[in-house]
Amino acid sequence: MMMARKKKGLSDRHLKILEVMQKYQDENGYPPSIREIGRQAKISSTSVVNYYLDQLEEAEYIQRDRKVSRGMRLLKTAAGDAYELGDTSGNSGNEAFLTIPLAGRIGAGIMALPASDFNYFDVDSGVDVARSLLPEDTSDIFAVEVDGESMIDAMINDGDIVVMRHAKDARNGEMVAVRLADDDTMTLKYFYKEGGRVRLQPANPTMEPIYVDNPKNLEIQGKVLLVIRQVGASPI
Amino acid sequence: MMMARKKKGLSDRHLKILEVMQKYQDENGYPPSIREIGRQAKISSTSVVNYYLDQLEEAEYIQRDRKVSRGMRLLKTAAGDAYELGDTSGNSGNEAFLTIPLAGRIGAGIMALPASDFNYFDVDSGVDVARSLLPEDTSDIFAVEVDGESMIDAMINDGDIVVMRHAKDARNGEMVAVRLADDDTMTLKYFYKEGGRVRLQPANPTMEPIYVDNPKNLEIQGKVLLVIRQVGASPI
DNA sequence: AATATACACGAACAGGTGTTCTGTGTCAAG
DNA sequence: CTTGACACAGAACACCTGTTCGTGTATATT
Repeated sequence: MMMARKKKGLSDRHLKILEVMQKYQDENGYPPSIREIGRQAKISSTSVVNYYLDQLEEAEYIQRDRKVSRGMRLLKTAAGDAYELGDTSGNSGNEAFLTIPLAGRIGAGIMALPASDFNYFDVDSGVDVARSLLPEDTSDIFAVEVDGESMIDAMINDGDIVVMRHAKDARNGEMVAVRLADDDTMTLKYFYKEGGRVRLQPANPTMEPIYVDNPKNLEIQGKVLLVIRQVGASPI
Repeated sequence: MMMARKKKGLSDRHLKILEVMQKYQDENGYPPSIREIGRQAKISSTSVVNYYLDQLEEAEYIQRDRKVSRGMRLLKTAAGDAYELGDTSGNSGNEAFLTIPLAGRIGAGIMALPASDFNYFDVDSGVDVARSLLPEDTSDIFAVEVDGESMIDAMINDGDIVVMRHAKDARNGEMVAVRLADDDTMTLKYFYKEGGRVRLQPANPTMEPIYVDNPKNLEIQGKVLLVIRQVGASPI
């Protein structure tokens, strides 16, 4: 029984209600009624749900509009709570967009990709991306900002935001972030396993591929899912 | 009694209801009831509101859960809504993301940018983009899909989605979609006015700029705001 | 033991809410 | 003119929903 409660108070039922509210809101686009909360949180009486909702409002986790059906809204996104409840991956994909944690910057030599289990709470910034642009499975996703022009052969420029998923291997045709142990460089390339060797194909068709014969030299860090470039400032 | 009905339906009352729904949702965190819509949209009867909600659901602008109070949600926030309703700028607490109309494809020679006043409701597909990635002013925004590899010098590849704003001129440093009347080509370049001539600088720093001396030869179609690339399929 | 407090249950109530039915008026096609 | 589709209003109804009250059960406090 881990007891790492962040805030004082907040029993299991409080957390469960917050979770139900968030999940219901995500799935339906509107908040649940008291009875629906009770049903999903396995609380038989509406007054008990009301009892906890009052406490959650007192603690400023939610806000209520009395006398209005479904008149409640979450004040804190409580993503942390959801994660604490073990809902890291399959969060039921109906929310319109995801806030993807911006985990750092990557450049040519430097390799600052976060560990697969890095703490989502530590990131202070995130990128909002519509779910319609992402795969169904949104687990293990993070984003990095590109620093410098070392990714030009991947058609990726300074300042671009790359959304990727943690992975240790890849299928042919996927774009991966790989580290070449030899020269300790980090690049983004299309991955092709061809017999005993691996071909790393730049996205820019005018550039030549790299061939890697020794598997030990190749270290896959993740798969690229999306590239976002905000234009506006001048580069030169 | 002016009866200026739009070509594809969506009367003033449809738009008004959509506006009320969006505004109410933004302000309260939950959808309005039928009677609240009626009050704000100046419709006295609940059945009339219901009448229009059914039509809006039929047209897939909203989704309804019958028998559930406030059981409705907006499916599109539509940049077009805000635009057509004349609320181009200050709609502070709008939805978190916009559905930007995907207006067509652009390639090397072909130029299929839509007119500035094309009907946003007619487009059947759109791109969902978080407002946090866009400028505050979301008027005159549309998106095109890039066809072919003619934009490689702009670090933009086949299949990329380019979000842009209609414009006839540009400031230095902005990336613009320009048509060169001479050879009737369409390219994306950074714009710099240098004395009497214009320098068109490719985003790819390894490539050389183009200089245009005759202003008549240069036709600005729009400013680029955002580039989105969904990775996953193999290009080669 | 008696009391207080927090938590929980179920029932009843008043008002909110979606639905439906009837009716009215307009307008264009027959 | 008649008809029918459409837009709209109002009222009635059944169900949903939040609130409240009475009651019960632990646990800790006195």
